[in-house]
Amino acid sequence: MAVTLADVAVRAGVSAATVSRVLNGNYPVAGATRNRVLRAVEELEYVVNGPASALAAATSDLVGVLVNDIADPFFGIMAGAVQSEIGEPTAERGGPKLAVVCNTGGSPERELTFLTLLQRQRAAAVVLTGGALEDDAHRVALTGRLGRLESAGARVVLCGRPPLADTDFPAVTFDNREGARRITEHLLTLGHRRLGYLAGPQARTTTRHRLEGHRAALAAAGLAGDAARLTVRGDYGRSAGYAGAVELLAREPELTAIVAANDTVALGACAALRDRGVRIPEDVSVTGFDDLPFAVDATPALTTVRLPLHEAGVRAGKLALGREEPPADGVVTCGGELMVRDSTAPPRDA
Amino acid sequence: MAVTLADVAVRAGVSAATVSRVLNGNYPVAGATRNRVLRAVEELEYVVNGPASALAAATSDLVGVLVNDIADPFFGIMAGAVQSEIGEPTAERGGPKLAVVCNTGGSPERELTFLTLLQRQRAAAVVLTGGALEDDAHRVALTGRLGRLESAGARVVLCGRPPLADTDFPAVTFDNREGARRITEHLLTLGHRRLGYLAGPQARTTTRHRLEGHRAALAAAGLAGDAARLTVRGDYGRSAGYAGAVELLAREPELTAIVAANDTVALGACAALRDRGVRIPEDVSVTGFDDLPFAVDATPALTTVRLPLHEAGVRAGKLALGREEPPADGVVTCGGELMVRDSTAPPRDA
DNA sequence: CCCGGGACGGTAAGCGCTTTCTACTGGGGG
DNA sequence: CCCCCAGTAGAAAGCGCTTACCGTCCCGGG
Repeated sequence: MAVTLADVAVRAGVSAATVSRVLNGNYPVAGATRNRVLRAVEELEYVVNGPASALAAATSDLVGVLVNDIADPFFGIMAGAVQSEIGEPTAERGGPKLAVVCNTGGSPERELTFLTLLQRQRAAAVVLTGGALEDDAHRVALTGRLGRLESAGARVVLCGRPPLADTDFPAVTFDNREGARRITEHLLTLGHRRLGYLAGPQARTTTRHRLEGHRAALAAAGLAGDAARLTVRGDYGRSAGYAGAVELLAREPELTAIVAANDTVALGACAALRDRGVRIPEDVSVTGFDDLPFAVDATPALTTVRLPLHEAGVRAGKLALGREEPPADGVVTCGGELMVRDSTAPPRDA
Repeated sequence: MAVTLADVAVRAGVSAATVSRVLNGNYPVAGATRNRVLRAVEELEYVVNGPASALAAATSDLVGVLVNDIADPFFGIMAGAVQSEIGEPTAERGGPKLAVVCNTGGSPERELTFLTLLQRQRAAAVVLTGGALEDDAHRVALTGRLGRLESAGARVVLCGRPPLADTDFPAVTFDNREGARRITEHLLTLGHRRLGYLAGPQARTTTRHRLEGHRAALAAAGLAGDAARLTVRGDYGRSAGYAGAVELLAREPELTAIVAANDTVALGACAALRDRGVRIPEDVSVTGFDDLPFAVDATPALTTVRLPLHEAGVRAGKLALGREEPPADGVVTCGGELMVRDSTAPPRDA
């Protein structure tokens, strides 16, 4: 039925071993022989049987990429970057790798399930993107799974999340805390004193770090007191931002700024404010986080923190293939850049 | 080293065949035996060797998803939908499948390369998303590759693109022509008479169909004359929209509406207009296409055509796994829905 | 009471490739 | 002039799994 190595071998008048060696280029084969083989491959339109070679060589060219939601550009950009990096053939032992993207939807069980599935595929590497769940049971389970993956020969890389305790998997992380501190500081500098915070879901590292940065800035300005009252939680979606802004306004009508955990939440908040006739930034300033492509086109253009998502993905890809050595402590930290745009201004009473 | 089927068999005191049968559930195994096997699997933390079973069974649980750019929500949403569908285990012969997403970046060569890579993996199915290149040589090459994939046992499904000539691969397509016609008609109904068009890249079905729909509406209103002069081409990116709008304004300062090939281009156009002090929609109306999530939060909220991207992806996923029979002609057409928002209004002189 | 057949389980032959290990060749140094 | 090695090629043993193909065992009908 399908063309096999053996068919090519016959056609080229050599042994299967030779064909394999030509195709993998890891053993000397005389020029003439090589050409004969290549021609046979061409003529028969031979395509290697991946599973068979994966089995025989105990390696595959699949790299798993775990994301919360690939439809979200935050993850899309990182996944795309990882893919573009691993798609390039390496010098030694490396045709292009394929990216298997797994949408966990933020569910810890699905995360574990996907890791098992990837282990089953004998993935060459696994990149975990996005914030981690801060749950001890899950952390243990995850550590176990990742450990087994690693001992099965897969490289494990974290991207956009902090290093995993008690492990030394390389990580490319964002300095969420500092970014959040800076953007809140920006608001404080403008003169804001009553700022609400729209936090992400509970028990996520990203959520916590951003919140901590925000609080740190408030504390430095002697404003820690009201922080808890003016913090509303939700998921990272637009409607959570909408609802959160409404709630915040109810709790503190005199609010002059809303700091959102990410751009999407910020947009939801903006929509809520607009619907209530609150002007941005004249009445209330709003900030986002991430600087996804749409932030600049929002109503109004969002002041936010730009995260180098693409670069992080590329680095993660390199680490995943061992093209780059991780630093001694295993952590590559990417800073964010404050992007001041039109959604922030001094408060009216300033 | 790694735990194998044989290890499990020994542990459970049965033969390897029995373990395989328990795991695949496609052959009667007595309850007691089954439990013993399952326990052994558990205790040894056995994980099937995917490549090995793929080799032996001549099937894999990989599904390829080709996209132009996974960072673009247009593709991200479809890819996510495909993935969620194929991630569900099927009744017979079907553990969850994994999605291999391949970023072609719109390059025909990479499209072919990825298809070869997927064939090498013996992918169970391949979903091609996004508009197709209208180039005869490429069409032939593509048809060939897809034919080989299909005869290698992979299902091929088109998603968001029209059926491929001379083939009968099922396709889930968007009615781009009608959507474009409707949105232009909307503008005409508002009284616009001088409309510019920001087209997508040459030789793409999507570009052509949307342009045709636009022109059809113009023709129906007796406005076909100026169409060519008021059409500017670019890629589907934001900066193309920006540049295109500038160009359009230069060609026709009296323009009252700009119809963009998609939301991203529309946003670029909006930015250009804003930078020139042109008000939207008072001075110029702008329309998008696709209704990506950010369209509603744009400045101003974009009038556009909503495409059921998620639904299309799900359908494509079902077709890819044979969970759904394609209609007789092989084409599932998804209509768009006109979303009238704030970026369109009657022209000032109306 | 015997036999046919359904329900299980085992045996073993591959699936298509990689990779030792072995074999052959020709040439240069002893 | 012979031996040995560098340079190539082949033979064959798996890699870990699936799946015919066969036995067994036990049941119920004739």
